[in-house]
Amino acid sequence: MSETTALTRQAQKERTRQAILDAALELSGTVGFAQVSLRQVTREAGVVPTAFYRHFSSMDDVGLALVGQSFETLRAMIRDAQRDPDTFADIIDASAEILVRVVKQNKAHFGFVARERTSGSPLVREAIQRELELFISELAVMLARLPNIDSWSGEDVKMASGLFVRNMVYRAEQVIGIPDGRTDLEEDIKRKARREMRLIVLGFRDWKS
Amino acid sequence: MSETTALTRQAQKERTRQAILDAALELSGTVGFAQVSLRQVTREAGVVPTAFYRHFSSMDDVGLALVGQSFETLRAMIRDAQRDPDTFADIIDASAEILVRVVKQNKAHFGFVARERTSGSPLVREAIQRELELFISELAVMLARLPNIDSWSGEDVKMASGLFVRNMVYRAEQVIGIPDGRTDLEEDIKRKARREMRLIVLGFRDWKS
DNA sequence: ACGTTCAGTGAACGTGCGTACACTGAAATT
DNA sequence: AATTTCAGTGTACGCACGTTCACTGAACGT
Repeated sequence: MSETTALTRQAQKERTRQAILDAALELSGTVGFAQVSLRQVTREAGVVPTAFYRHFSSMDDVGLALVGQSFETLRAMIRDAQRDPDTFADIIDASAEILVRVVKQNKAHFGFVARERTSGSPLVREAIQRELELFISELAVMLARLPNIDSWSGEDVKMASGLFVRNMVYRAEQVIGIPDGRTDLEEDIKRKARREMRLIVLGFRDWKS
Repeated sequence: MSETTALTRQAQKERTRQAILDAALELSGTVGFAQVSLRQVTREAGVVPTAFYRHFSSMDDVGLALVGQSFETLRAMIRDAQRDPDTFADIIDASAEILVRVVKQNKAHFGFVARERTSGSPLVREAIQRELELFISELAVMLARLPNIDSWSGEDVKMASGLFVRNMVYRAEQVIGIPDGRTDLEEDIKRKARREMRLIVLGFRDWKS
């Protein structure tokens, strides 16, 4: 537009699309996605309201795109965890560390999932529920490869995975609520997350006998 | 207005107030409280929009009243559980039964709490968070009186209470999503809720040693 | 070089919203 | 019986919304 005209048409379009997504994500942080209006989003993105339709057919469409982006972030987190050598040394300590770090870096995405999981547009809500179920299954597969766990039944592994993920979502909600720089509160959340994960693992040990 | 004029002014006012609350609760079930408008509520309640202000100063005000009503329902549930003789025979089985039964009977209130806990008006959200924390503490006090638990540390009891309540909220979300009459799905939820509660209790047994 | 494509524009529309204000009429008070 | 109170009415307002449509002009394909 004003500054760089050295952009191909396709790239410029993609840039605007992303600006709309970013605006929607940020605005939904303060007030919830469902009450963010199309006009607010385009205003924030720096385009005229009607330009919106060049990229999305409705706000629901935007919501679904944000679900996709958010779960990409989430999957990146477990990939991160799998690469980390500490994970194998002590999976619980490592998980708590990674959880807090990644959530802090991606407050918007995690907040979006936690918030819109239970409310807002039915379409967006269902998409999140589906993705979360899928994510739990994926994590279950990953857990099943761990020593000590490989002997559990499929249903048990899934149950453990579900407990971990729900705990993760809950702790993520808390991390998002923390003001920047309060590392003491972060440590407290890590501690509680570790305690709970340990408790669950401990329960499973006896569960099998 | 039309039918019974045999009502005192105060009683009639209370009746309208409750009609507004009922309307708001029902409408928020399909779409989320924050997107329910003042005009929709009064339409549903059978009064003119401006009459709203005779009872509430804003929709936030209505939301807070609904939080109050919802937690009254929740507290009635644990009072119910405490009276039930089965509770002492097997607290886990009894809890699962009571949870499903009470949630089924009060879908609207439980749904309201589960939904508005993370989204919607900041005021309403914070009120729910506060009430939930309080509820967890109350349950912790109740749990601490149980045999086998009375030796745990305060923090441990609180942690167990938190795990139970979060599990309860999650299972309540599921019960609400069940179509009426699908007792098979209900039984499945009860089974899973029992498994998880048992797992947590099991973990605690070793935790202490 | 030239015609086509299409991301972004700008004006206009109908609608539902929250809220103000002056009102009415029956219940409550005197 | 006369007066006051006040829950509910009806009109009217300005505003933000989603969506329509005809448009512009730079990047693109030829």
